[in-house]
Amino acid sequence: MGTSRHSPPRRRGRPRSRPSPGGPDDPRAGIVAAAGALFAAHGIDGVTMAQIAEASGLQQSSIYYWFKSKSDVLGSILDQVNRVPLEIVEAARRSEGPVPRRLHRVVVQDVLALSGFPFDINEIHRLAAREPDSFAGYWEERTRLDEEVEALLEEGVRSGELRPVDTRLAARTLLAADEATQHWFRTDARGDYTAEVVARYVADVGVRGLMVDPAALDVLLVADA
Amino acid sequence: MGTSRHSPPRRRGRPRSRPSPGGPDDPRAGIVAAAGALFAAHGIDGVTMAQIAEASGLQQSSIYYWFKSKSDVLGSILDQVNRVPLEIVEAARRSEGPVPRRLHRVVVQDVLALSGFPFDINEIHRLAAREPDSFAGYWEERTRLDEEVEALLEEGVRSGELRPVDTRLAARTLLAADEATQHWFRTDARGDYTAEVVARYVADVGVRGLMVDPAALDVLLVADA
DNA sequence: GTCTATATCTGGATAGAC
DNA sequence: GTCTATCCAGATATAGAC
Repeated sequence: MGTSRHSPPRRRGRPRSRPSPGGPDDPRAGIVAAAGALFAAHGIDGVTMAQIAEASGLQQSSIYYWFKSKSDVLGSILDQVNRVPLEIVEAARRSEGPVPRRLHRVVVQDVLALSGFPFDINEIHRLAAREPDSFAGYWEERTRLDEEVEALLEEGVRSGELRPVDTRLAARTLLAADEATQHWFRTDARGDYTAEVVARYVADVGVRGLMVDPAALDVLLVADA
Repeated sequence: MGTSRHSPPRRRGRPRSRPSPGGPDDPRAGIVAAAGALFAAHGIDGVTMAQIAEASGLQQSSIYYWFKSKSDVLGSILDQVNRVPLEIVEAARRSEGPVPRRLHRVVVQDVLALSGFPFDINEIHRLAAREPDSFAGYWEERTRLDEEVEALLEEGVRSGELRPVDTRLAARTLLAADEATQHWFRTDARGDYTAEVVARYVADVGVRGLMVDPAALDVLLVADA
């Protein structure tokens, strides 16, 4: 459509008052990155569109050229939130080996993934609970995550490796523990422990608590150390 | 000071437009109760002073006669948040018997207490993190809670009942699990499980994961069933 | 003590120039 | 495409009458 007849391509629109902070990026990506970092530091509604704009090298209203609302900015960050843990669990379900070892790996990786997100997943839950309509898709994926973990637990119970617990309750509690861990790790412990140490500890205790023969865990994990 | 020369005592100030919802209460207590219920349902900054006033049978601005700000209302709710769990742990520290049993009781009671609060404790943490100065006292008490649990764990490690874990990490993770549990229980499971079932499950798994001989837990708990 | 009325402030979102 | 200017809504908090 006649937009690139010349080279170098003519830049459209009024020039920015400040240059973009990380060189000539895609503005959408820059905004998302800036918003993610700010949400992480101050919580989602502790951050204003003006602050996001400031951090992206734009004026407040210019954000609205790329995103139609603040929720829309959040939405494009949100996509990864369930997808990453889902991939972790699905990989564990497809793989072979003793259930406790696979479960241990799920917990470790989940805690690490959540801790690496630029925001606290509890913030997402708060917001999603407040606007259930905008986040319907989010909750569906989240339910699938619960179910996948539950299925893995059922496998372990059937094989006799795990105690005969209520698998639905166990799945929710396990995921809740992961989320709680990333929360306190994020807020007040970065200096004292590494994410790896914390993740491994949570996995150890959580999986042991479910095993018929907890002492066997150490043997199962020798390869992972 | 000459305020009660007559009987019945003359009511001061302009009459309310609506009667107070629960009979002639102390307005301060009524406001706190109403605010607690609303915070529980919609989150702390999902609630406006106008809503609190409405639920207390007052006009929005009348709240300011009793409290100097919204944070002040919250503050008077907050007092119990750490105190209740602290009393639970301290009672367990003073009591006799095997550490796993005492620890189990702490977890059960803590989950039940948190679930019974009229608001999600994570909301408090968010707010307290945002205004560290106003909540300095809150964080101090919270640290003491961590330390008390840690001391109980140390006792168990020394006696050989618990595995030689990092007690500080274990204390934080255990409390985090309690908080995570009340969170999901509050948000999406009230119909499926009772608080007692959930609390007991979390205690079972959490304590087992720490014990040297997890199979012994059932025997230790026969009296509590 | 509680009311009505209003000041003030903040933040999301839109209009139109460049 | 990005800017400046502005609107608008919602919320905290205050002033002064009753």
